[in-house]
Amino acid sequence: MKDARPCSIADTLALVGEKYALLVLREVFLGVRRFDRIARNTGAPRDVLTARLRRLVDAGILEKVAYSERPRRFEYRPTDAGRDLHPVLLTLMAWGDRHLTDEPPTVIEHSCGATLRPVVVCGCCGEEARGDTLTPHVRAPGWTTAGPVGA
Amino acid sequence: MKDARPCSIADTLALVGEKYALLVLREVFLGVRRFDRIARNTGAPRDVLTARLRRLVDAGILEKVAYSERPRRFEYRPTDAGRDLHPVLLTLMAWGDRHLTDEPPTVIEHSCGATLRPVVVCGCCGEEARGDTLTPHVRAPGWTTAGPVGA
DNA sequence: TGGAGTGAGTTGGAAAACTGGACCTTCACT
DNA sequence: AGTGAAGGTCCAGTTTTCCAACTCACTCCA
Repeated sequence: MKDARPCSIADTLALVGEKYALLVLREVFLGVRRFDRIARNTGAPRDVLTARLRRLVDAGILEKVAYSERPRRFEYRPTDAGRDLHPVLLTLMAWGDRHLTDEPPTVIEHSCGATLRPVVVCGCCGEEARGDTLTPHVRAPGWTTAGPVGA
Repeated sequence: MKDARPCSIADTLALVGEKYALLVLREVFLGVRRFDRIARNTGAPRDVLTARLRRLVDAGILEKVAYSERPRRFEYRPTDAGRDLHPVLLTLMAWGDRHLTDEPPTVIEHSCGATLRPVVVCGCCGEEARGDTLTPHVRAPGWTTAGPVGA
């Protein structure tokens, strides 16, 4: 991946794009924070889960907190940075609910009383951010929207 | 993954969670739609790219369109379902921009004139969908928020 | 004291996915 | 005839992932 376009999407996926990583976060957001439960609910092999948890902790997305000293037991909680990933899960879930199933396995209730239908809007004007209202500007040196300069 | 929680996030990731899949979509949204350019800009090995494109086409996320008959050449365009994945990329980018870098490699201008700051809101009331305003309800038979029943 | 159970991993080997490069085909240009 | 581009395919080698089994430390119960 060395010659690829510099990009925050790629950088983010380098942390949470590995298999099971986002499912681990889903469980944590659902309140499931212990190793065994996360392993069962995601289906992740235990060694993979160990690696993912370590990576997410190193990245500052989760924190490992002892909830018992004797025996020593830990739980994994989202940090502020981890909580900021919630929108990613909401948009992924919304896409699957719309395009992959008729019966959403999980629905989310918003505090307004309605079932959540997540919409991405412009933080400035509040209008929905649809593709045809967006214009990307590539700032990375040596790159344009189309690709590397002089290629 | 057979015993895992049924979940639209997992189902969506089964389609777009493999390495490079979302980067391919990023390029397509940037207007880069030909095999060679996508390969260069994402850094994906060509045979991996072949596999990802086929999968995305099969899933109805991209469509393969001939733009030249002689020689036969193709480009990949997002379908309506593909365009619905744009919010996923926007939220991933927003997280990386906030937590991983000071200088976003790409900024997006919204039609309102401002630089886009993507926010996920409730489609009903328009309020920001923060974790503490959300209550999940698991509908999948045999499952609760905490895990499978009787486990 | 003895045995079962739980939580959080580690270990080892087979299977799958990824990597980088070479190769192929069809056409256009010179 | 030679070169180059587009769009792939093929292959050998490496890295990841998968899965079951195993460990270790401790708790609970009789």
